[in-house]
Amino acid sequence: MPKASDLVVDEIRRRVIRERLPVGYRLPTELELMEQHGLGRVTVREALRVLERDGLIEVKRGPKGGIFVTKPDVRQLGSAFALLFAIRDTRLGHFSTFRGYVEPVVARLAAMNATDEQRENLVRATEQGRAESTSRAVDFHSMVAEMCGNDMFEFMIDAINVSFERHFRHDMITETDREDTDFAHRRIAQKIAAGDADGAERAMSSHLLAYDEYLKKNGLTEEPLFPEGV
Amino acid sequence: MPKASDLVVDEIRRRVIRERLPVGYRLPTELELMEQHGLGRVTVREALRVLERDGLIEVKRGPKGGIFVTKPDVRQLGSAFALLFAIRDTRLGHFSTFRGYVEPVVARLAAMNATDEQRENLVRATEQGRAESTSRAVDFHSMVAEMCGNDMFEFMIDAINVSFERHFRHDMITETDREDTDFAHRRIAQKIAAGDADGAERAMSSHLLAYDEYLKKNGLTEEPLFPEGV
DNA sequence: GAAAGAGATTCTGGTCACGATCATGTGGAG
DNA sequence: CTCCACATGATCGTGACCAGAATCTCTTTC
Repeated sequence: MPKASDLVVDEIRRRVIRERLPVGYRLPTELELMEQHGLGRVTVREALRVLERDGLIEVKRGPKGGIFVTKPDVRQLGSAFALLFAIRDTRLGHFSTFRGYVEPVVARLAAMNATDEQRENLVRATEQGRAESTSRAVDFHSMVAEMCGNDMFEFMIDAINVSFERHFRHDMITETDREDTDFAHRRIAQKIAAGDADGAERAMSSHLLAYDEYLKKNGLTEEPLFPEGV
Repeated sequence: MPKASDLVVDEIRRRVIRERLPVGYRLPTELELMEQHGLGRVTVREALRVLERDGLIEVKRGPKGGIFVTKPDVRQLGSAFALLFAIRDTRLGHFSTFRGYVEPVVARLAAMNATDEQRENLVRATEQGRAESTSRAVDFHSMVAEMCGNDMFEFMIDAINVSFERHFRHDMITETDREDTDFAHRRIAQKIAAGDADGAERAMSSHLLAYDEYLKKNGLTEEPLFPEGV
């Protein structure tokens, strides 16, 4: 027997998706939902918390407040991954291996499918070089993923980047490393911009191989991604 | 200002992960959690619903009931993906392209890394042939993913298979298709069992290419994965 | 006249007390 | 020994209530 709150969750989620409710759309208030479903406030609120966690709604207080539709982004996916990684004690090595196989393909697809505007943006972003911090490095990979024109690759890369961001604090990053990274990113960006699929794939591959080497050299391969939990 | 229930969610999740609480471990009851956190029942229950949705706990009623730790499996990941697919109207073509690039790598890794026992199991499973229904076909890919020895690939493949299962109803599957699939699976299994990495990769690749062709031939490439929502 | 401040309003955030319901354990009656 | 009734312990769900945040309006004050 499914719980009453689960039914409410399903009902609202289906409504948002089927009716293609736009971001910012105001759903009925708690009170109205209670009346519509003939349920108590607690039940409705449990459902709201779950939907909130799904990133499907946002709840604001005050007059003109209420329950609003939001666009679920990749963060939920990222935390679902992070939870599994934490439970399974997934190692950093698994992470770099995965990227080493997948991201070159993404670069290839990006070189093949990106729009002209995207290519320009990518080149421009990498040329700002100096300003590139860790988060901007992650942005680079996200940009490439977005350019590949395949939702699944895009979600995938973004999601693991979210996990990665939490793990990856400014630990032992030298100035040289940063410069190397910037240089590699620029090179990949140029290949993609030029539509050179093979070149982009190779460039991305060697970039990630370098990261893999770095992990091995510092004995970080067996480091758990989330030793202390999410 | 984070909500009180969110704090409870974090606190319990951290506890489960940090203390490596085993599956089946009984957490404090609602009442005890209320007292421990100095919060009301509604707040605690909101937190429980969210944790339940995460697949981290299970709540049972009755004496000997209570709140129990469970092992989060890949289903949450699957539904997070499904939600994004539904919102973005992701097409079936994206799905098959993704698999076409990723799964051959997984087959390669499986051929390289699987244990002897896993190889035997895989061969045995494929040889039961006839009995293989749709769900067993999915199982095949999951088995291979598990054998590749990389958590990320494993989670990934399993998660998209969960999404796939919902979409893929016994629509237009002929007997011949099934036989072809069984044959391809057997061939892949043998290559993996033999440790032939190149062969396994090629076999998986052509297997998925066949699926891609099938989609194109039937004009299903642009079919949304979840037209009606999750 | 305009800006600042003091309510009034309308929502959600959260507490408390109570009953309903479900699953397990227990004690008899046959 | 089996089966049925009953108590028990936990979650499920309701209803009324107050607190707090955000917006609007109206008044005061300079």
